[in-house]
Order: sequence, then C-alpha cells, then structure tokens
Amino acid sequence: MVEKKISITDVARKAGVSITTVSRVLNKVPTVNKEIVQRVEGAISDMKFKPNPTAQRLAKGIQNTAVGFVIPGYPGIFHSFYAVELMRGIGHGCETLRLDLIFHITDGSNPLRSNFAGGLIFADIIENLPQVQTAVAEGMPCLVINHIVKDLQVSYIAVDNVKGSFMAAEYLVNLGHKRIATVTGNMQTQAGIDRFEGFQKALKQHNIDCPTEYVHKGDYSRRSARQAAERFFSLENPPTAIFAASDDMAMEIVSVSMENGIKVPEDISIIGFDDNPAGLFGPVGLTTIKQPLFTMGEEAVRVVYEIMTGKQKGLVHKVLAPDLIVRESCAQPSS
Amino acid sequence: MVEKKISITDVARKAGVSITTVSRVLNKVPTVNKEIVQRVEGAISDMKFKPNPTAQRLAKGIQNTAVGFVIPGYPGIFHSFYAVELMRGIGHGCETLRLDLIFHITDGSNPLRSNFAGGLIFADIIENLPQVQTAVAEGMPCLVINHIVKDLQVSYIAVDNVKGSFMAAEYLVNLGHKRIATVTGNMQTQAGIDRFEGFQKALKQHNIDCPTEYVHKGDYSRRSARQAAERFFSLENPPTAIFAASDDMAMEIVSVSMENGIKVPEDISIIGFDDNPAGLFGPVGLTTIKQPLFTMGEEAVRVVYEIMTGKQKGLVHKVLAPDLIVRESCAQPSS
DNA sequence: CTGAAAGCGCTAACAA
DNA sequence: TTGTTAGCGCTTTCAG
Repeated sequence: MVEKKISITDVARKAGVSITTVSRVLNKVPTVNKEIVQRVEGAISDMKFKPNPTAQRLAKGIQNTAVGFVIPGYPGIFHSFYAVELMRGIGHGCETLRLDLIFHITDGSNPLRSNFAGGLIFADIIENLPQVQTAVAEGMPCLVINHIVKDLQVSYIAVDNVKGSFMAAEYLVNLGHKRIATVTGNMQTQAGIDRFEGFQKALKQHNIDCPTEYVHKGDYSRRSARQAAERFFSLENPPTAIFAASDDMAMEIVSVSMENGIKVPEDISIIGFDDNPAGLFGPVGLTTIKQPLFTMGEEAVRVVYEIMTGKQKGLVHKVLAPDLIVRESCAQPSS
Repeated sequence: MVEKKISITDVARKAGVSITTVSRVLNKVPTVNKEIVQRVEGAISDMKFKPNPTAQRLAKGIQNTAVGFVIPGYPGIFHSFYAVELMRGIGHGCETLRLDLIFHITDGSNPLRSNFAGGLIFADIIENLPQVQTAVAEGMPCLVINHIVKDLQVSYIAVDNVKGSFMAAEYLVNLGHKRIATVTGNMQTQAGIDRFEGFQKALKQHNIDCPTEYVHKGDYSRRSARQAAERFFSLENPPTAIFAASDDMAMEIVSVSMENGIKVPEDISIIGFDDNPAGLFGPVGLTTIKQPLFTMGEEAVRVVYEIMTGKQKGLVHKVLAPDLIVRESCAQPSS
C-alpha cells in the first residue's frame, strides 16, 4: 500500500502509449487496438495502478454522486427495525442510482461537514433542527424522513402516523372494545406525538373515554412497555385492549400478559405499529400497522437525487399511507 | 438549488480580485486585507458559492478520506443490536479521524464499486468472500470484522467467540448444571460456529454429555429461539440450563419459559451472548457474555486508517476478549 | 498583501 | 485507431 502514487502518466510511459490511450482502456472505449489494450492492462496491473477517482470526477465534471444519510446520535429513533428497514431502502435506492451513501452519525451539535455529499437525507429530526437549517441555508439539497416539517422550507417524505394510529384504535373500537389503553412512543418524536394524536382522535370520534391512567408515555423501548403493561394490569379496571406505538413494545406487552396468565387475545387485545417481522413469530401473531419503511427510504433517495440534479425544483412533500395488518393478537372483548 | 454551478472565478470577478485571493479567504489565510476579506465573503454568500470539494481535493493532493463499510445484504448479521453497536463504533471512529463513512449494503454479487473509499471494512463475511478477495487483490486496504480469516491475506479484528461461549458454558457447569442445552446462532456465520464450538469444548472438558436433542441450530432470530425452547421443554428429560448464542434468543427463551410457567432462574437457567441492553429490562436481568462491539468498530476504523496511510504495513490480527456479565437469569439447578 | 501562472490526475474534443 | 491539447475548479509557488 501507499506506493508513491503512480499515475496515468507512469502507466502510459511504461506501456509506451499516450495517457489518452490509457484513459481509453480505463474507460473501456471499444476503439482501441486489442493488443494495446492488453499491453496497457498489463502495465496497469503490474504497477498496481488505481485511477484517482477525484481527478476522474473533476475531469468528468461530475458534481456529486453521494448522498449523506444523517441520523441523530442514538436516541429512540435508532430502534432496530425502523432504522434497519429505512437503511435497506436507502441502500437499495443508492445502489440503483449508483450513488454512494455517506453515513453521518451525529449528536446534532457538529456543523455536519459533508465532504462530498451532494444531498442530505435526515432520518427524522429530533435535536438536530439547526443542522437541517444550516444545510438548507447553504443550498444543500435536503430531505427529511418521517417528520412533517412545518417551520422550514424543506422537502420531506413521511408516513401518516396520525392515520395509522387512528386505524389501529378504530379497529379496536369496531371490535367492541371500550376500555382501550395506549403506550406512546417517545414524545420527543413527531411519530410519537402523531401516533398518540391519532389514537385520541379515534376514541373521541367514537365517543370513547380515555382516562389518564390508560395512557402511558413510553419511549419505544421494551422496558417502557413492560412498565406500562404492569401498570395497566394492576389497575382496578384494566383495559381490554392496548395500542402500542411500536411492535417492539406490543410484543413486550404480550410477554408480560402471558407471564401473568393473561391470555392474548382472549383476555386482552394488543395492537402494535411497524409491522416488524418479529411480530409474526411470537406466541401469537401480532396485529399491527404497517408503514412502508423500505419504500420511504428508496423514495427519499430518488427525491434527493432529483433535487440534486435539478430535475425537481420545488419542495417535495409526500405522506405515505400505512396499512392495517390483521393477525391474531386482537379479538372482541370477552367481558 | 441547482444554480448553474458558479465557480471561484465568478466570485473573483464579482469581488474584483483574483481567484487566488478568493482561494485565500476560502482557506482562511490570515495575510489578506480585512476589507478584501469582507468583500469576497460578501460575494461568496451573495452568489451562494460553494467550493467544489472534488477540485479542492485534487489540488490539495488528498487521496482518500473515506472508508467504506460493507455489510451483506440482509442475513442474520444485521440483527439489530450487533450491527447498531458496530456502526456506532465505526461512526465514532470516523468522526474522530475526520473520515467519511461510506455505506455499502450489498448482496455480495456486485463487484463493489467503491467510488472514493480509501479503505474497506467488512462487517463479517458470509457470502461475499469474493468481494473481499477482489478488494484485497486490487490493493485496497481492507479489514474484516468478527471473522477470523484464514485463507486470505487480510487484516481482521474479532471477538473470541469460542472463549466467550466457553465461559458461558463453564459458568453453567460451575453452577452445578449437568443438563445443558444450546440454541446456536446462524451456522453460516463464523460466530455461530465458534460459539457452538466453545460451548462443546467446555462441556467436554468437564465431562458433561451433550446429546443431540440438547442442540438446536438457530439463526439468531427470536423465532428460532422459540422453536428451540418449545422443543427443549417438551423433552422427556428437559435441560436445566440453556445457552443461547444471542441475547435476543435468550430473551425469547425467557419469554417462552414464563409463558409455560417455568420460572427463571429457579427452574431453568438461561445465559445469552451480546450484552444487549434490552436484556436488563426483561422479567429477569439476563446473564450474558459481553462483546466489545463498539470498541471493535472504533478499532476497525483506526486500523484501516493506518493501513490507508501506510503507517501500518503488515496485516493486523486482533482478537478481543469477551466478558461474563452475571445478572439474574442463572442459578444452581434445583433438581 | 496580492496576482500570474503552473499544475493536481484525468477526460474529451479535435486532429492526425 | 491513436495522440495533442485543452481544460475541470481549485491550491500553491513565486514574483511583484
């Protein structure tokens, strides 16, 4: 490694041709004499020559072929399934568009030196609004995922969390439940807030009361779900159904239920949010709300790319619809 | 966005100075007249000029300041905690070294076009050995994480999985267990194989028999753990202790146990592998083997960087030691 | 303190 | 089919 950077000129000299020719074989221009191609390729591998991508880009006039993916340090947003699915989508999108994906794990304080990213995708914004602002102000193509941004001129693509949780709660209501509790997600998160809002909206619309002891502020963690479940079950008048703002939490509640001999869904209905495949394999299949995470990631790349390349001039605002996935963890109330 | 790429020349013209001077203020060279600095800076922000990083790099002769992180498409390796911790470490390492982190999610078939990565970190190798080979052959600085590579001249940094599972099994043995079962990880994975090996080694060394019905080949998923647990519990002579090759699986086994009224650790001891913080919050704190994932990621970046910069000439082989974390999920056998 | 000019390593017309 | 000659946008001597 670290050979005294041999360049195209060296190769040309060694092969006894011009650098142009070397460049041609590098770029697989077909009009080069077979024999010369071989000679050049020989020289290239002999000298272990690797073209300098920086120079190539400059010469080709390529502006930027990388998008940055910015994720906040390590709050709840990075809870496994959500982030992983998103990343898969983004990764796939980049692969398709032949874009490099640059990863920025940040605590929100640094100014986010984006070395050669031509666009930025923010995985939600929690504490890093300033970063988004700066980037936007600098004219950097930006897109925020899963956060409907109102006070900033920036594109976003999000899932309709209000609608999703509304669907979840309404499903419970339609099943006949009257005593419905919820564990919320992290209320620092817009998703957390919105999912709670949709939940409330559904209950209100169906004239169902939601006392405060039926609401537990969680943070997407199994730990908080466990606390919630324990509290709910110890209530004088426990709920017959629980909406958890994430599948992870829902699964934990299923666990707590079974540990306490409470049958799912006979004694209690539980519905989650995410469509985490793990929900398929618990003791009961988890009924849940599916959000198109992969698609969202893929779309995000596409949109940013269009902004980068100027095909898209204005702001893009997309809100994707979630789906209700019915499995076995919900039933009509027995009582 | 997408203004017709204004360049340093435009700024120079507008500010009525030479491009050299503009370059100077860009690079904060102190010997520039205050007044001129202001004028230039004015022009810069007026025109929303952003220097082309590609050109800067070329001119400065900077080779590569990015490392690529390659992760296989989507096998078990990407099970949440493992990958997330690793990535945190790598992200942190890059931040420290002011390196960009380029993300490659690959299915192992593509030739891995590494646009401007100066080094590559492979998150294990499962189906992408050819990619590693190619990269190594091309003289690209490479490092493989968590896979002790024998048949290839490549650096690696790994955790001693054999030792870890040996510790786990021995701990169980020392507690007095004789009937010890295990759910393995994905046996396509070296970690899966090694953890099984360590387990067997410990039992053998202590002259404890391990019948085949005590071994369930899992894949790190909760699903497979559930299957395993159900099978173990239905055995005529069920085990008194179980070693799971991941905390996720261990936690699922705890769940299955409790669902069946089997008390942990009174009736059954369960030990995991990972030190996933989620293990802290279940019904019982999970005893487990901690692997220094974050450290490993950080180290990986450091090592690759040293190879990239030529400070490190030879191959680097590091094997990190795991730790036993004792919590509450294991006890002496009651029977 | 400022500007002219020579590259960085490579690509892309344009000739030959 | 191959080579000559300009640049790409910026940094960096080296004069002035």
